[in-house]
Amino acid sequence: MPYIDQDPARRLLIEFEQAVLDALATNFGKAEYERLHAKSELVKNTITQLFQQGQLSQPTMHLGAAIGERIEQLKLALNEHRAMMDELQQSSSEEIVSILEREISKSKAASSDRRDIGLNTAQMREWFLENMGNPFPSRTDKFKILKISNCQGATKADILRYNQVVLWFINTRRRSGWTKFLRHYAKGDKTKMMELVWALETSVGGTHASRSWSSGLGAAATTKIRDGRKERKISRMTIQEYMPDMSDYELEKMYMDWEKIVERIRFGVKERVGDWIEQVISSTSEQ
DNA sequence: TTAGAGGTTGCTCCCGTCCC
DNA sequence: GGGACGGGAGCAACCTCTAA
Repeated sequence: MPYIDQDPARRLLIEFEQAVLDALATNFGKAEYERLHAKSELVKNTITQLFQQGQLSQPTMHLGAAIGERIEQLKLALNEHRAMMDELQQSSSEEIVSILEREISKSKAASSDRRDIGLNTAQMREWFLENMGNPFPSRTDKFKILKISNCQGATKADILRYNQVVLWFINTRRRSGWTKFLRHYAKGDKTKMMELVWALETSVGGTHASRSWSSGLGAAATTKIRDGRKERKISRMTIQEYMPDMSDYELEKMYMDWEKIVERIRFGVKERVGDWIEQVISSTSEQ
């Protein structure tokens, strides 16, 4: 069958695709939408008419199919994009609402107490005790702690924020005496500190459960740990090998200092005093 | 084009301090 | 006592410029 000149039909299809792309690249208002809709109707009618009359060549039909497919893909991508934008908008709205609620509740509070009395510290204490040799949680560790803490039946007031975890570890290392111990016994060297804590762990003996703390270095003869962004190799020695010149008295003092640190991390100083007062009260009431 | 030096950035930590 | 904040230090990654 002799076909009519295919150029006008092809030009119509290409112009239509170009019009769709132009509309997407500019501000797509109501007027543009109506113009595009009219053009789409015109293309549809013209192509259908030519097809019914058997006036469309194979290449023109293929071109039409290819353009149709490209527009369909564009539509899918746009829908996906729109869904993503909706999701983003939804989550940012929630975030803004939560920030505003926090600010409102802050300003409502008659006393501007900066402390969060109900701070959910159990997971942080546990992590610290399990990593006494190197209590510097990585970003991933901190997020794990956050996730566990905020999932374990914490009340709304106990929900931890990332920055609170960072601050808690900084304050606890300093206030528990861990930093002092590092400077005094390991001369400020964190690698030495890890080796020393491992030596303490093996000399004390027992299991993590009975000891209630661990160096966090595992059982292998040597190990590599991440210290900040560097990898360090830890060598294993007994406390006698590590501190050969230390007298029994000094050794005893070191063990006592260490025990105090562990207790402070486990309970906090406040709780320890509270426990002691309770013990005194209960022992006097028994008499 | 490449290597090295110097500056910038982002992250983490510590210290001093406030404040309930 | 302990959570929080501001300021500053240290470090690694990245960036920019310059000389060979």
